Amino acid sequence: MSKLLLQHEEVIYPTYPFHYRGTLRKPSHFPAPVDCFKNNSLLFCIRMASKIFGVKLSLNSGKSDGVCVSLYSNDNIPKDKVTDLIGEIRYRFGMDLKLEDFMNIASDDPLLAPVEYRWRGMRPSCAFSLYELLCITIVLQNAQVSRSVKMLQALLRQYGETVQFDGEELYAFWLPCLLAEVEEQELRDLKVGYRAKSFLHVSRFFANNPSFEDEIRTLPRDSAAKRLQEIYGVGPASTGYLLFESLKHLDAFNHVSPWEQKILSHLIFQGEIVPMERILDEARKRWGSWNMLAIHYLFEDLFWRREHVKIDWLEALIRL
DNA sequence: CATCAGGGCCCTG
DNA sequence: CAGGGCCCTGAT
Repeated sequence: MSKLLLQHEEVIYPTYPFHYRGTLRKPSHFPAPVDCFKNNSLLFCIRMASKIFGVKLSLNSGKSDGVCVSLYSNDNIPKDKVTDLIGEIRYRFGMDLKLEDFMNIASDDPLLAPVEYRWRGMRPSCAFSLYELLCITIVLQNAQVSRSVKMLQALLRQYGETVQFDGEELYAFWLPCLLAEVEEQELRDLKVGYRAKSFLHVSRFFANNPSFEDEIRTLPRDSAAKRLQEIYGVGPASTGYLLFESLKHLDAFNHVSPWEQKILSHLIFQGEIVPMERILDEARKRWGSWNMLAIHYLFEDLFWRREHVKIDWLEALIRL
């Protein structure tokens, strides 16, 4: 366990409009001790060149709507590293996306308009690296939320590193090269089941291709999807999450899992269970190249409401 | 107690 | 390209 100290603080400005809370906190995501949202601030770790940095994002207390970034480390952070970290944060939280056209098409849609209005400026965001999010999608596979949470906790306890900063204790993810070397049975002992093989493949791949994330960020959607699916253990469902949340492809709505199918059937078609293809067609027709962003707005709005009022039909559809 | 599907993916035929 | 097998859990 290492304690990190505040080394740098500055205010940064996303493109306008920016929905602070909608971007930093996603009610539809499952809880894990790798990030923490409290007092309107988000804490998480970024690993760069095998060093761990603590990051705190908070609402700028001044009048402008900037985001205050606090960087924590165990020693002084050189200027160029600060620049890299700020750039990485801007990327992970979609701070340079331009959403005017989405606002325009949403205003003509009776279902989306009120939702877009409530969350105007919300971005797809992911506090984690591509590899880290990929590990999360692997624990999501073929498991209910409670089991996914247990698998990730077990992995973090075994391979993660605990750090302390700003009065909180969090895990930083393990590096790919660490997991790449372990025995399959050691992973299976953590009750991840057949996913052990996927973790090994994915970890070896990232350990051997350290610049993979930088490269894939520059690729168009379909090439990126193809590269991702070439990795063992990565299929259409995981690819969908990665394309949108990590790589910010706002038109990445190409796959609907069974539980999403039920929820979207209810939202868009008033309840009858509608085949996946029809949901995809409808989304393309209504929202065009903004389809995944539109779906994201609908989901986050729904899960946000769920935290405040009981939504009977939703409770019946999802299991925790 | 047994059985089964679950917030997929791989592999086989 | 359809469908069985894979791991573990909680629900029934």
